[in-house]
Amino acid sequence: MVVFSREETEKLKQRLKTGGYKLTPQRRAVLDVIIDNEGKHLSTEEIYDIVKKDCPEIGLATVYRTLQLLEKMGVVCRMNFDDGCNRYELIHDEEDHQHHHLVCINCGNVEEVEGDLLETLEEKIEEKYNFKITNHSVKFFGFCSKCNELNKDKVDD
Amino acid sequence: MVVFSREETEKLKQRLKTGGYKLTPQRRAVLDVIIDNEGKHLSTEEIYDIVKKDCPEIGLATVYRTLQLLEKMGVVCRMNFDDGCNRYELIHDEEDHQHHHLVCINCGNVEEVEGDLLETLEEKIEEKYNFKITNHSVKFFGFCSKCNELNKDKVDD
DNA sequence: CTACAGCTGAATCTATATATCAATTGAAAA
DNA sequence: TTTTCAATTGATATATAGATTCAGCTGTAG
Repeated sequence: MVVFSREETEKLKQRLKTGGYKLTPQRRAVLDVIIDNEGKHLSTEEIYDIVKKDCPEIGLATVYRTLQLLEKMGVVCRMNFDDGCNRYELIHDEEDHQHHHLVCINCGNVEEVEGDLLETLEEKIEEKYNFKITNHSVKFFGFCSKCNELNKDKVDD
Repeated sequence: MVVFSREETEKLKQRLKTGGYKLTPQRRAVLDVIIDNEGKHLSTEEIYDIVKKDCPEIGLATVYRTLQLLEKMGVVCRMNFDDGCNRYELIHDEEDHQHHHLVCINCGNVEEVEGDLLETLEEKIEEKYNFKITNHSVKFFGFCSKCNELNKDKVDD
């Protein structure tokens, strides 16, 4: 199925080596699942269920440990959509800052918003509060386009 | 100690009545703790520990239930600073939108940023993605002014 | 090929939060 | 004031995400 994960795997291998870590089949398999499912913001358990197809002997604890490691290595990014579990997303080297997320409070779907657009606000805050910003988390809650339509039919005002 | 919680309590009483809920001593005590500790973003367990002083017989489950209810009534706002528990904050009627938070990744301190400043961005997003925004969560992670100073001394570049 | 630090899976443990249920209570109505 | 009853309570059990432990296994440097 996925063929182009080769490149990502090489990158991970290099990063692991630097930290004195090993590239095991389990870690490779978890990374493959994340690459295969870009944009889906999978949770640890969801990744576990998928990775078991290719790697049936893998343990849940290993998936938890691998995801923590991948986060530390800067390969993935952990996100919290307030649904009680951690979710993960591939980090692309070219993106300087994180993108934002639109979380639908009706169907739970999560959409990504390109761009950052917070530079000006961040500059102001850094100056005013003497706070050195290293990252941010910006989520907008509301109704996605699909639920928006359905809602319109019902409310009809 | 706190004298001016009277007003908040009256407000809560009215809201509870509307929903068919009762104003119990336990609920009153939990609200008092939140009012007494404005700006501290207490967690459920922290609130439980404090409220037990005034109300030793209260159960933890009641505190959880009360906080959920207060949230539903629009009296408090639940926040997630990614430290594994829910934290709560009083909502002031006059504020239209939520303020932002500066979360220090070194000492864990949470500071509030006044103002919203996201209106323009939100307008753009609503139009472009056909997404009806009802709320947002904006957190900036980094080093607070205190840790910034300490850091400067150490790194010194 | 060898040695060994790092890794794994299974089981266990922890922490946060929710559900259950019999007994109690706030407050509306009589 | 007393009655009435749905809402509430505390104790306990349960659910769930995730961390920890440990004996045996395995990548990988040399």
